Amino acid sequence: MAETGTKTPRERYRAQVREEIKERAWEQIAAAGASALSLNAIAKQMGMSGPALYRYFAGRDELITALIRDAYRSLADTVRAAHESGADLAGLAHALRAWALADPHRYFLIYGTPVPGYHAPDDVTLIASEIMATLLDACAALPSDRRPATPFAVHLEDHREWADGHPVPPAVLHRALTVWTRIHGALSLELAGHFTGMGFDPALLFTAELDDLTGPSAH
Amino acid sequence: MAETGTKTPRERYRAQVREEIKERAWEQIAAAGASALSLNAIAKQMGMSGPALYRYFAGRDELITALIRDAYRSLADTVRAAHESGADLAGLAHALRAWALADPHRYFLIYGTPVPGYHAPDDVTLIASEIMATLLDACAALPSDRRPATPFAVHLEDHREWADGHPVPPAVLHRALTVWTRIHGALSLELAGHFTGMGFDPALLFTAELDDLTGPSAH
DNA sequence: TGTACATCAGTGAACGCGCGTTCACTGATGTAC
DNA sequence: TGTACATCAGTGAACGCGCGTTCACTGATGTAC
Repeated sequence: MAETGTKTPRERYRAQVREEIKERAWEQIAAAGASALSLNAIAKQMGMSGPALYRYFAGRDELITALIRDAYRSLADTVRAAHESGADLAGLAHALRAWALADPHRYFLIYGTPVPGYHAPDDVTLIASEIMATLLDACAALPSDRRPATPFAVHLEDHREWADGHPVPPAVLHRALTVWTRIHGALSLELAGHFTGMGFDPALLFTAELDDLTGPSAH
Repeated sequence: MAETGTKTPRERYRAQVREEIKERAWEQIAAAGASALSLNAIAKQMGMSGPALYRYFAGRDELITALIRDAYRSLADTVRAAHESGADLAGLAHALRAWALADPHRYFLIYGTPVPGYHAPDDVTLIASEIMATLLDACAALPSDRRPATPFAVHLEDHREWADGHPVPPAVLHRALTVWTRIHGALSLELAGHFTGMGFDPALLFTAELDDLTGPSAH
């Protein structure tokens, strides 16, 4: 629940309807994919006429952007909450996986096939870097890596703009990127169904990937 | 080039037009995404009327399935060619990456957001397992891993249906799955643009992921 | 080589559909005095 | 508390559009004798 502030009844109502529109939108996405999202269909499902939605969203694009923003916000909050409750890097990863499994469409709206020509507004990319920041914190808290510096870590010494404000050694940067790509590799294949019929348990593969990075953990 | 066999001129013409339809389809997908694929638009671009395409494809769905099949076929051929020309596991991975970078839309049609309700026909999933088989071969050819068996490798001893006909030790199965997920993790984030603006070179991250698995290589 | 017939690529009209979006409007809710 | 006015949620008609798909057809290409 976000802070409601001091709202007039009308403002409260508006916010409520906006939320319901987004809920219906998610239902549609779950049923037929994001590309099938239709304002008219949402309106019909809510018992309203199509044009009524234009009171709440400037158009289809703004609705989709709002959904993407919400998805990012939800993921950032999830990861942050795990971090603040004392979870380690593996804990964050498992929280992320749980979040994705709970609603794969939300995951794919962020990390799935990009829409040609779509560019996320600044506030959305800001949330994305907030997630990365939490990840960096968790990596920095890990016992430090004793292996020799990788060539990629050396490369990162000079290419660390994305970690501005995080004075961590390059090995930590490397680890953060690595955990990031491994999480998405295992997760996106699992969620897209590329493991179905193969027989093994995707959760164990996921855990194995993390163990390889951080040493076996309690998960 | 696939074998043409003995074709009448009419058969040759048909095959040719089918190919052109698929080419235009890829162009459309590149321009506006797979969901925007329209038979009418393709026909118009080819200077034909819409219904004419029904001589070549039963409908939109069959066209998309043909595109997916072609994409899988192309990837399987690429990976197999690399393998047969003596490339090691890292070589396969780099071949796969090059294939994906050459045409990201083709990559995402296979590994991107799944279409709700769509189920690939058997011959397509067969090509997918062909790719996995090549990967297993390459993993088996690697110097064997001296580290203790992972819990996941133990799990794979009893869950190896997907590797039927490949009598390799569980550690190799584990390695094959690992390289598979790591490739897709680094690649899908790169192709979807999640690294843009971060400053580092995605190629080096990709290589680093492979080195971690196979030991530094010549790439 | 020529004729009769079969095959089949492509056309154009038509079907019903749902889309995003605009516009002028009605009627309910809230505000100011 | 009551009245006059402003705000604004939602309607219904209309716009132009493109979609997938069907159908009966024309006319060119290929085949059999």
